[in-house]
Amino acid sequence: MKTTHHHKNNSNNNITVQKIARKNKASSSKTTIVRVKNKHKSSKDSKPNSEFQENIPIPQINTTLIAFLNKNPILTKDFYQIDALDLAPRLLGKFLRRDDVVLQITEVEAYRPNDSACHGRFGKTVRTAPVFGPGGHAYVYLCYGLHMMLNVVADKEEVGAAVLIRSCAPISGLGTIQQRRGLKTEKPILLAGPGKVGQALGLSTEWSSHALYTAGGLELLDGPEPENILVGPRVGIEYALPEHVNALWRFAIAGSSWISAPKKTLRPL
DNA sequence: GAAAAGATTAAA
DNA sequence: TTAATCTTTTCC
Repeated sequence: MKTTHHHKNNSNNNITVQKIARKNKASSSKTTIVRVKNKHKSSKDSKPNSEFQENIPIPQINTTLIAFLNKNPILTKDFYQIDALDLAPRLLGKFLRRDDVVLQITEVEAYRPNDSACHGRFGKTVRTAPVFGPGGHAYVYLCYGLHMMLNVVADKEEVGAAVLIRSCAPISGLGTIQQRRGLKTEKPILLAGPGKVGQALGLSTEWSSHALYTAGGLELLDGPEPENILVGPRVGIEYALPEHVNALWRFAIAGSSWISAPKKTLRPL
């Protein structure tokens, strides 16, 4: 999204910090590593989607992210009072926090009024009432009888719009995340997928309508804007009208490994 | 009141 | 590729 300029003598402009947490194996010293990749691809970089070149251990979490979190910049209600299609990409890079768990949003989908794939398409019901409320609240629903899907309600009162959180990257609370997921891994299988995000945050439908702009419980905090964004059609809505099936309303952070399947339908914005 | 389908996941 | 699992919505 943002154009990056080259600044010589500043090595920070040549790297992109991708990932933070490392499993602390119950050892006393908390070790975090940051995976760094070179933005300037050399001719030796054969693979288009080449993974990270090296793992560099550092004593602290990414300073950029720490700065955001230390400011406690909880997003205000007015941030959400816009079209879900505008809100969706703006949620990329933001942080979800509950208890000691902090997740960075890496993949989202927009659902809107007059959208044959939106849960609001049948009008306001007990389940979907939060979708028609003012932006900034959570909409959590049970999918396939198993999975808790977290949405961020968008737009103004009476507008049925929301943004599905499809994937996140773990920022802190890895132990809690792994415990809730029942998986001891830090690979994308941990958090790439909407049901996994809901599980990692310990959500249930009781969280539906929860205000994300108030302190406590589940919060949404400001975060760094991604440099590049991928777009594609939304997942799992084959029942919808063709114009909605084909709409490019899925967004993800380019270069992130925390993206759910299918990835091949995503392309640069 | 019954039946079908769903913004999915993990295991085979 | 398929079972798991249950609420919501639709149809009779």
